Amino acid sequence: MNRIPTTIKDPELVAQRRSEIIDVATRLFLERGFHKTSIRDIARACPFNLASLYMYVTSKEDILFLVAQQLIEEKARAMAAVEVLDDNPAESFRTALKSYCRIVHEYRPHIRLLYRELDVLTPERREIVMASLSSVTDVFERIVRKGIEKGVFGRDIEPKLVALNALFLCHLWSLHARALRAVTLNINEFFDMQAKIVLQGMLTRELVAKETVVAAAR
Amino acid sequence: MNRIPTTIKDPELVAQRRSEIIDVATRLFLERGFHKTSIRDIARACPFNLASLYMYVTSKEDILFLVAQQLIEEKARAMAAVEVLDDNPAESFRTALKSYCRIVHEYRPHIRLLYRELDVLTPERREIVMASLSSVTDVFERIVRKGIEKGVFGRDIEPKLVALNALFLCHLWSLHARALRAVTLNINEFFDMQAKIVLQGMLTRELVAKETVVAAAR
Amino acid sequence: MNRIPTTIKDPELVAQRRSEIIDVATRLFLERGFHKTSIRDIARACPFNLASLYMYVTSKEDILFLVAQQLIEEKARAMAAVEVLDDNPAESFRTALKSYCRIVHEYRPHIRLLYRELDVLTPERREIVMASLSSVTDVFERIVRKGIEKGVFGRDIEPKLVALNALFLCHLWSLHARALRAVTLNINEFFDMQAKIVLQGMLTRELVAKETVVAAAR
Amino acid sequence: MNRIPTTIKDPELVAQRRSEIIDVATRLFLERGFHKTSIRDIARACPFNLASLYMYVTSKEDILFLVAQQLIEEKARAMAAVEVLDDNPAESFRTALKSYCRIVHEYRPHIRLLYRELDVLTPERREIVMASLSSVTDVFERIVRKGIEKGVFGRDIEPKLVALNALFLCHLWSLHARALRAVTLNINEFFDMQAKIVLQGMLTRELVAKETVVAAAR
DNA sequence: CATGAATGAGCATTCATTCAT
DNA sequence: GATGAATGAATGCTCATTCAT
Repeated sequence: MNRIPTTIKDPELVAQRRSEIIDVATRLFLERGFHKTSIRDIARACPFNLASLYMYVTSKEDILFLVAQQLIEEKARAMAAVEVLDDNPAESFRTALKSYCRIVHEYRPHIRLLYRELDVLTPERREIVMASLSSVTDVFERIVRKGIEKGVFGRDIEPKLVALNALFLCHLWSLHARALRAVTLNINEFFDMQAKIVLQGMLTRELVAKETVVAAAR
Repeated sequence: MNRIPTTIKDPELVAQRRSEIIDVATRLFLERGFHKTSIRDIARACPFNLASLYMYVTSKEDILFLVAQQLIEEKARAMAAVEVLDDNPAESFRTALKSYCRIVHEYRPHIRLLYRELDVLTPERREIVMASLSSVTDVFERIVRKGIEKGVFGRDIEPKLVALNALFLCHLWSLHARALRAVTLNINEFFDMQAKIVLQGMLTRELVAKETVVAAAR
Repeated sequence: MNRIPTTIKDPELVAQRRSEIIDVATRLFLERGFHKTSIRDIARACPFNLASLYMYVTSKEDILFLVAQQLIEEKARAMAAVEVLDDNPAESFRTALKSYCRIVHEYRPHIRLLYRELDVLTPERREIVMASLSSVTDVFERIVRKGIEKGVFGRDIEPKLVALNALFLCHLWSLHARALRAVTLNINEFFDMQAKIVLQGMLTRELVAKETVVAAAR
Repeated sequence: MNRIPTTIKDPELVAQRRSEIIDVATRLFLERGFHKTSIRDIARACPFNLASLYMYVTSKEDILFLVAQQLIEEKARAMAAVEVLDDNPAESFRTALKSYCRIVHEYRPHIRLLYRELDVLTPERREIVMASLSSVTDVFERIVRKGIEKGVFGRDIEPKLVALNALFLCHLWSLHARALRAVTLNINEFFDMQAKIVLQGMLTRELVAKETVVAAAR
């Protein structure tokens, strides 16, 4: 189910209350995880009571889905705002990667949460969440295809895999934060290194040399 | 705590019982997840009873840690068996990556389980599990350092980051199985593509061209 | 309490709304039983809202009583319409029995409902419902008394008990529908058999023989 | 399900605990009805706690079924002890009826309870309870058939219906106790009247006269 | 060393009813 | 007179853990 049913008539009130629920639940889920957070805990932290909470939500799972939906929407909005230069695939890829790195950085804890609690969702909802990743990988994939067409990226590159790699290497920042702290200090450094590695992995061999110049110029 | 306390004197008995617990718990955790598996479920599938189980373990969390430990040890053993040719960094990296890909493939569900339930563990134990990853990344890191020394890999490559990337891109096979099914058919194909991309991302620019020959020969 | 209090001034409105409540509640109570029907369920099926419902009724029990009252009234009305020939007690009894059998048949589910949920009502209201049965037993009782007077029914017959028996044997059709399905096919057959047995049980011995003729003529 | 599963190994303990549960539950169900009695109420009145209660029972419905089962068994035992003289159908019928009247008298409240709460049981269990009635009606039915064979009861009598009538007229004592109090003082009087009416309703017309003598002799 | 039985604390969810507008 | 929103109090049930034997 994409839409959560409610008996409340005022849509604005629904939106507001659900937003409060999402805020509280996100915080608590992040602190203690989904299973160790009881509905009572959530209600206690809300400005209304447990029975009222159930007027805006039909189950605990609904709340997790609400949290997931918000993350999805915000990520999609952020990603949609990314402008991609059509004529320069390598540069476009860098831009997209940087943007997604920043989004991941901003939503680090939420992403960890979803990785962890995804299986709580019903299969349909799990599917919705997973499918939302394609809003990101699609961006990467399109750029890679264009790059291959233009002869910038190697013909033997599989666009879907590269897109997933890019996505996943960004998630690294969320999932292995501690391990990365031993390596790089901040996202910018992280991004620079990943961008270099990922891009060089894709460029046609002839272009690798030229790219040196571009990189040096930056 | 690394060691789980017990009042049982005979260490062999402890080892044997715990091994049974691990087997049963691993199976059930994989089937239903940690939270949906009750201690009763585990005891029911053991050749001894619930109260006895508590003689070898002090809490449900202990069991998860036991399961994690076994996975860690098995992965470490498998990784330790990988022979790495010291004189050819690129080839060594390929070998190590392939090995780890295979290990990940073999333990796909276990890795998913750990990613998901890691936060159930106490911080110290979580740390132990995370630290165990270095038994893998260390292998990669050493190869990369050697490669940089020998001038095969770029000087601006951060060995720790590349090692983590390698590790993580292998985990991709475990965590995003469904998404990958749309791209590659089996681990071998997956490995080949990842190896190519990761390696090219690291090689010094001069070597990229030469590598073409090597790759073509394969 | 016989009268249910309300703050609404307009008596016609009260009557109309309550009639709607009764219709809806009767349907739902019959479908799911009293306890499995929530006040929300009832309100949802009414053309007005939950809070409004409480303007015409003060509790869920009120609703059950309203439903009971309507059933009582309808049964009383139906029973009142039965014309009883004063000069032939046996025939009068048959007629009354047949009429009540038909009423029971018509209100089968309602009667089951009341038998089941009677204890939900307050003692006073329970009493009112039970007392309403006398509107039926009184009819039978009067006929029996007249029959005894006329020497048609045995002097040792207790009119009140026979009346209750008659009533209850009709209820059999409502309460043990399944068991009866193994015996008789429809109410008419059911009625014929019960009438014969009940009547013969009452007639003076001398009349039993004569009755044979009457029965044969039918 | 006829047998209620339990994790307790000692069958005697199970029997004892369940017996305690049945006693408590019967009392509470009779006082307040099934729905107004909470599992907590039952546990509170037991010498063990709520969680322990669930070791002997898997649901609240189980408890009602346990109560029903006990009633069934006790009624069956009591009915089985009734000796029926094969050679005298009328007298046999009287004996059986008297016995059942006494059983009904003893279990008056339980019978009311079952009439009321039968629908709480699963269809299978409801069926078991209803089927148990045949242990009683079968006794009556057999006697009636024998009586018809012997020419004591009328050929046009339907044995199954008469058996149900007999059963149900006994239940009258349980279900309409209050109404009956206005008529007869005790069960013995009640039984005498019912026996007379029911029997005369069945006898062949020729026998009705003779029966007068028999009755007078008593 | 093993185990059968017990339990305190907790959980998600529901519902009859009320009140401010 | 109507209604949308709110809520206190319960309810059936589960589970990790302990202890007497």
